[in-house]
Amino acid sequence: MPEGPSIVILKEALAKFKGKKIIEAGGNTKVVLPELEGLKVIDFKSWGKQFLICFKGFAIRVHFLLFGTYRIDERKDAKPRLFLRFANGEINFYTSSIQLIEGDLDEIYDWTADVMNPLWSAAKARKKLKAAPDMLVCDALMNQQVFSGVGNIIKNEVLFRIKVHPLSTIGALPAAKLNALVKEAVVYSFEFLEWKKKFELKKHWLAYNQKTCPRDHVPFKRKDLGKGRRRTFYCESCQVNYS
DNA sequence: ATACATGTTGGAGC
DNA sequence: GGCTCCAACATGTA
Repeated sequence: MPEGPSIVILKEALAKFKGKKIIEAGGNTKVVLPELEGLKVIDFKSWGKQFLICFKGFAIRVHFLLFGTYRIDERKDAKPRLFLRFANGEINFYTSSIQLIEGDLDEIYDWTADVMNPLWSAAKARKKLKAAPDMLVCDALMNQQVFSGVGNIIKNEVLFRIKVHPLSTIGALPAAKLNALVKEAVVYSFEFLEWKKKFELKKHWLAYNQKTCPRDHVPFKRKDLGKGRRRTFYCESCQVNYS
């Protein structure tokens, strides 16, 4: 469920509840929320992997982390972490992180950092990267302040696509590679979105979870790299280490 | 069956 | 204070 494009799919799927009044709400979240019954959902927004249910004066943030799921007009056996029922249907969130966000979302969220947002700014992303020359490229792509919405699959596929080794440092990247990094993070995210909608995402993976490099036909390296020690697949033959 | 995974947070320890 | 490491969370899939 988690990477940015999946949250965009959720947002689109819930459009029918926009402007609708909640007739019942609940769930086993320990987060204390305002009384929701009778309130209208003003909008659904997303910032990277975060899903935002917007009300007048506050929002509920849903983050699916690793195991989160949801059902629309259906229920699983498990107790929902949060559910909202409307006259025209219901949404159930399971095993997700819930937070109450108070205040102006435009002040809290930098929309230009979200790779899926129309306000995304490649120039700002490049600027943030240039300010951190020692950062590893594998960490840079996972950095939600720079590439909000990019996750481990997109990271692996982008690095393979632009032929850059995950342990390259940002400062050592040639300008063309830095530009390609920023550009492909967005391009791949939108391709991910289309493939995911067609339930054919996995068949397009060239590096993630793969055994052999489709370019050079040598075995992929598979190591836990970067600050988060996240699973990384890469080809030491075709992905150049700039450092 | 066992291991592993599209993620983040917060605390311990240095 | 900052950095890194690690546990915790909790469930479907291979």
